[in-house]
Amino acid sequence: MVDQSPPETPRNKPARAKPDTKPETSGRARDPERTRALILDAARDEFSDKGLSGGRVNTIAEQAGVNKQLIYYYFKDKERLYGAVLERAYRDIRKRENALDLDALSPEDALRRFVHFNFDYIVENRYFVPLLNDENLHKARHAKGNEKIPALQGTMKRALGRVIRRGLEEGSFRRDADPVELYISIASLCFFFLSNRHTLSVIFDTDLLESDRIAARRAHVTEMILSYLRSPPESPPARENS
Amino acid sequence: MVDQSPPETPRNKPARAKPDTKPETSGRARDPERTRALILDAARDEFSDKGLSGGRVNTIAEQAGVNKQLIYYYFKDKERLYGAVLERAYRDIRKRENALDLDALSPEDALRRFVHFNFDYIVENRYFVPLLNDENLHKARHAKGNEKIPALQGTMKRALGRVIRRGLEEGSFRRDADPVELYISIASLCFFFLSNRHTLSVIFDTDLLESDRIAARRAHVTEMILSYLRSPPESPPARENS
Amino acid sequence: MVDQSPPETPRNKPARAKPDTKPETSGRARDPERTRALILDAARDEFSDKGLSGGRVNTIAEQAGVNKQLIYYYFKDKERLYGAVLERAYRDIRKRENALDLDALSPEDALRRFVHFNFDYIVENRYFVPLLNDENLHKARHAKGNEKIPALQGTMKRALGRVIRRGLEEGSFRRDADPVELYISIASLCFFFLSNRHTLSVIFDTDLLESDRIAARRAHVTEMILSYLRSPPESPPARENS
Amino acid sequence: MVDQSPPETPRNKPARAKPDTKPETSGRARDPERTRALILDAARDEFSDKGLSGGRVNTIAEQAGVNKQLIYYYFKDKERLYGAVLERAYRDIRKRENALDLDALSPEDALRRFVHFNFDYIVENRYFVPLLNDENLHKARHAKGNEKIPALQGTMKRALGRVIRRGLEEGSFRRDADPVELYISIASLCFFFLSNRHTLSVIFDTDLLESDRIAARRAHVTEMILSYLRSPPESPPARENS
DNA sequence: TATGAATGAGCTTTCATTCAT
DNA sequence: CATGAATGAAAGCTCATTCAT
Repeated sequence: MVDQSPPETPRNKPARAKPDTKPETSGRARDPERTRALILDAARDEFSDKGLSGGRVNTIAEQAGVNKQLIYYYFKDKERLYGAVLERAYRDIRKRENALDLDALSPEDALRRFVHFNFDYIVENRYFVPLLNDENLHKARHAKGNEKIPALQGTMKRALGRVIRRGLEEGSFRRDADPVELYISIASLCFFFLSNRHTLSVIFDTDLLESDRIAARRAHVTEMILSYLRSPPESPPARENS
Repeated sequence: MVDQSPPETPRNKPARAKPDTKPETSGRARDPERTRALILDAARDEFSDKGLSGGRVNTIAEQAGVNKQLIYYYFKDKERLYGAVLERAYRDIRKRENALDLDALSPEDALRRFVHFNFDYIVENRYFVPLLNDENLHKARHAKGNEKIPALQGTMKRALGRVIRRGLEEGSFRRDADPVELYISIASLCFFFLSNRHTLSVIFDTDLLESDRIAARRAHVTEMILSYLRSPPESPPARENS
Repeated sequence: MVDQSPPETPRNKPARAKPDTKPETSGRARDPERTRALILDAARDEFSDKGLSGGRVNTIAEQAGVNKQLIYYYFKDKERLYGAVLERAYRDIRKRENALDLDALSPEDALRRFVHFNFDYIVENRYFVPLLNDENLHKARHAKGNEKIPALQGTMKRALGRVIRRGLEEGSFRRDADPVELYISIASLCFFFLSNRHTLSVIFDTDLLESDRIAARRAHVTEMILSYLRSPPESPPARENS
Repeated sequence: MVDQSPPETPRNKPARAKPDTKPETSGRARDPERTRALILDAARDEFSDKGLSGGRVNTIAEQAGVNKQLIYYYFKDKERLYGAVLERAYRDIRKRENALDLDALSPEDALRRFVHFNFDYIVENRYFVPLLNDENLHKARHAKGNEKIPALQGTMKRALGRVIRRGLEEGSFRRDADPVELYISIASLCFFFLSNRHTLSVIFDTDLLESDRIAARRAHVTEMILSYLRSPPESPPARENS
């Protein structure tokens, strides 16, 4: 459906063959980079699934197939492991986002691509949204404590800013369009649906992950953003009382 | 700003004087209903703040000012306490929602009121969104295990359905408007902003809770929903490649 | 040999019958005071034997015959348990010391009794000296962090001070006698012998705990203190070069 | 103040330049003797500070600036490292002690020098006393398990013995003077003061390491030993009741 | 000789929950 | 209805030690 290739490692059991190193004398690992990645993969899945407090270091170790102590050797403690997972997640989505080349498209097409990218990314990388939600439960403590994460956001913000500006200059976007509000709305429309699908399914008694529904939602979200941008700014509205 | 009165009990330290019941020989509570409510209030705040696995029964007991064992007496275990909190939260929002009397308004005004209600409710009842997020982390296990929660949703769904239908009949809403998609989008736009404000603030380095910003967001969200509904349905769109 | 009765509880397996409470329905404890004391006894022995870092909470729980978690229930953590042990130890020795009634004796007899008391106390309460040594390894962190321990020392200091003053006034003690130096010397002579008996036994290849030796040491120590006090102050000594 | 030169290596960060051995291609050590000594120095400080169970192999490696595994390479395990530290400590003090040449002095001067030596040595080599205390906590297991340590003590014992004998023959020492008791008393008076200064400072609320106080203590200790030796033996003492 | 990676045992502490009154 | 005491399971983390190079 989309143009991005899968992120680092698939959600379950990394293949990551590391094809042609020495014959693996005994089945031992002895490949620090790989070990680190195995741990990060397992941790990402566990934290995404159970949250920081619900996630178990034990489970992560088992899932990663490494000795539990190695986790502490590499990441010092659970909290910092969580931070590392978060950092890598942000790094991955931003890296892909930065590859979108929005500047080559018309403002409207660029925005459509941007929305699609976000929608598809979180559908294909299920771990991402729960991770963010949980980080918010912790008031973004880990993101704030990490000096690299804020820096990762700049390129995306600037790229989106350029698209909006071009749309405004062209006159194809409503003149009160604001990049921050817009980004938040895009993220809301793309992320919430997935992260809250379980309670939504209680309300509507329907499976939101059925592929037709996903496609419908994708179209709806895109249309909502674009129809907003195409609409003229509100004339001073006949406010109802609330 | 809105027409709803404050929910059960304020977030911090319930006043809830219950002034003149029996003289209480020793200052002890001895008012089952009140004790139950104290526990529920404390539990709601704790779970909202820390999630189910991060929340501590101990803390809840302390916050509620009751003996820990009472919690088990009233609610059997932590899981069921969580379920009770959730049920009460749903009951409260739906009760207020049902009082909106959307049928008395024009479709557009009704929808505006509905959006405003959702936006304002979660801003004023901060515990609500984190609670839902956490419940989703647990795949809505408690909502699904509770027979009353699904039943609570009907009135809201029907009321919103009637509004949409009236808008369609009137021709003021686009003809592909779908109540389910629309509800999800409204919830997304209203809820996500608040629940993810901490990571968003890392991205945009700004305080999303400043009152001007909240007002701006409220207007933006409302306008996005309404401009969508006012727009003509997409003509088979000139799809860009993605 | 001495007039003091054994402290709180004997070193091994407390009898502490608590004779006539109800028939002990099931063998359960349900006697918080007793439980607390059992833990303190076990902790005192363990810490005395292994030090703070060598001592195991597990072992303490087993020795005390209580659930491990109870230790945390009563004392919050290992460090504070150690502090409580220390406080009780000081409280006990000072209480007995204060019962010596030194004011009723001649200065020399009073001092002899004081020396004997210290010597006998630490011989009979073996846990005491190792506990102090270990506390010193930790730079008296726990004693300094405890507001009651310093206050416990006053009576002893004043009592010893009065004895010395009387001896000086009478002229039976040398005129440069200083209570602080004297106390330190008494403690040194009484405590060191016991606490360092193992390395001393490597040096002298002899068992210092044999009862004749103990008696000899007791006499030697007493005589050293008293002969010092009886001697005239040093005339400006013909210093040798060091 | 005293005649002994500083021991092996100063307590903090060994300088020990070993200036001009081979050019060291990469700055690496590659000097087994030196590496061993670095480890021993670090271990001595660590064990002295934290005891055997409180001391961390990791810390020792870091402090010594060597890889942790090297410690195992050189010393096999923590226990044996501790033993090596102990042996070197004993070897050092005895070596210096043996250089005192007590036989050249009058008995009283010899004894004064012996006391001063002990006092000064432990003041200047702070690690010594805590090390001994901790070894005693372990019932001198390591000293007993080491065949060299007992042998190291002979010369000192004989030298002290000769001094006492000469004093007795001369009639300048009391006739019941016993070398073992005397040595223990000297060690007590010199060592205890330093090792227990932290709890003593809680009792007396004073800094025992202030240089005036140290000097005063040194004089007091010396005088106590000498006044004892000068005094006539106790006539069968009018025992008070204890 | 030297090193970074890896391990297993065990430690302190936390936590939901139950007992006994 | 209410409470303090007690418990078992398990969590995060530490530590001495060994592997593999």
